[in-house]
Amino acid sequence: MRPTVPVIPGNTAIEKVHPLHVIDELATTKRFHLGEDICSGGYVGPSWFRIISGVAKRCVTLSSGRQQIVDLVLPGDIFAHPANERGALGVEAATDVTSVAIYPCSRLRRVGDVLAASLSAEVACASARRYQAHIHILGRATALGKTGAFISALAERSARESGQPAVQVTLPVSRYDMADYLSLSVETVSRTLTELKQRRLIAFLTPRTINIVDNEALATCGDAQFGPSEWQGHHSSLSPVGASPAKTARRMASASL
Amino acid sequence: MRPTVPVIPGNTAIEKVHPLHVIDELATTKRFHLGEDICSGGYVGPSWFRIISGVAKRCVTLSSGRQQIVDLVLPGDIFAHPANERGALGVEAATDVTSVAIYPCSRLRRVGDVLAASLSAEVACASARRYQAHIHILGRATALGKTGAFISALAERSARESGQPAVQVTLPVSRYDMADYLSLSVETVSRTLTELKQRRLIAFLTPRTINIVDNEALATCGDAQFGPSEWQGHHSSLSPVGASPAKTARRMASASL
DNA sequence: CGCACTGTTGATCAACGTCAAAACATGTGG
DNA sequence: CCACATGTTTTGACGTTGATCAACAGTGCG
Repeated sequence: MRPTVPVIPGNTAIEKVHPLHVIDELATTKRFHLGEDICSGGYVGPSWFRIISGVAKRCVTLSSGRQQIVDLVLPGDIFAHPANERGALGVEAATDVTSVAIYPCSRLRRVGDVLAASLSAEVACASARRYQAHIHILGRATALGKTGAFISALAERSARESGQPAVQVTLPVSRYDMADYLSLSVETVSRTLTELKQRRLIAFLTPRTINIVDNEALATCGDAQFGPSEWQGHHSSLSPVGASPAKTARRMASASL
Repeated sequence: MRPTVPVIPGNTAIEKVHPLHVIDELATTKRFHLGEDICSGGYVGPSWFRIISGVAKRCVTLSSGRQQIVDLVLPGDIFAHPANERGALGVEAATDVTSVAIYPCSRLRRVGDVLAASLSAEVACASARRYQAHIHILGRATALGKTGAFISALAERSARESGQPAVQVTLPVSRYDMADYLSLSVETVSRTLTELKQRRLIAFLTPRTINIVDNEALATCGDAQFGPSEWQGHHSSLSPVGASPAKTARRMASASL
């Protein structure tokens, strides 16, 4: 069992303490290659997983054969997975080297009920936050909106980790996986990215590395930004007459579930 | 403060014990009308909410003015909401009489740390399950698929509550709200429902009440169900040659986060 | 009755999926 | 070095889906 990576000040990223650091002694670390199944190692009970490096995708395969990515798990993210439960999501590595810390829940009793329960809440809460962000992205009407919101969310995440506004962002997965995450076709993803480039909202350094040029526009593009001259809410618009048309209505919820 | 509704055997629905029943003494009950804001009563701290009857929608308003429903909260469902936090979702009643049990988190200390923590986990977990189901629906490619999956999820929920397969299902919200939940236009929702009717997957009793005719087809329609004669996974298809094309790949994950 | 809201249907057009092909990168073996 | 294979990303042409604009039917209410 490998000792935990110590927190080295000035270390590049992700080495802030994660929510599970108090039970790191219970964890084992494993490395996976692209496409490998992460959760099918013969674990006896449910476990928690934390991505150390690389990316994991949690997906279902529809009857059409199309893969739908329900959850994209980036370094620092944690998720829970049952052992052999029917209907569980498939989890596989989306990058060639994906290393994962595995916390078997069976060992969890050792740390006491209070800690175990609050860690459970922590894990569930983190998943809920990711899901909510995903819904926010999937709910956008246009491909431009989805892609822009996706990149903007990546930038926001990066900013939250580093503590300063992110300009350079690395797209963590291939266009194919972006398509499966955004529920678009690969071609549309590619076209939309070049469209965003031509609109000067982003700039490409490499196909996987971009600079955020206009984050504000990125988060709201593709949603008919002009001319809400007088839009009629059907009902339930108990807006006190002069309510501003929600100019600052973006930014996703964080602590509510 | 109204005493909790006792569990009457044979009562129509929703009266199975809910996860928060152990702290029902801490709760107060409120009633709301269609369009009313549920979470803006001057609560001092964060609270948990449980829908007793009616429907609540938790939404953001995009810059276009379009409302996006992030979470649809049905009777028995619980969710957490911060008091005055920036970026929290708006929560409003989607039916004319929506009664809600409100559990202020400030009173939560009384019941002990262990219980408080495990209830937190419970609340977060319930939210995560709803979100995951929503992503599963939003991720479908076509309007038919989204709508079918939505109705199928309603039926599955109803079946889980009553313990027997559901045939009659009540659409809990208007077409407008369905549209905002599914990220479609109202017209498309309406057209898609009549399409499902003509395909004999559902039958209408009233515009809001339907019979499920073919639940199997309902859950998978709109996803190019035929002719996956030989679909090429781009990579990461380390499928052991004869892997079946996921004929039984639907049904959503339950206990994993 | 008019009025407001819900639900449906039709016509039109843009957006996106599909099919196809090509450019680019990378690795392998001769 | 080239030839070849594989995978990623991009671009083009075309057909379908769904959003938009518009109109209308049904319902409940003052």
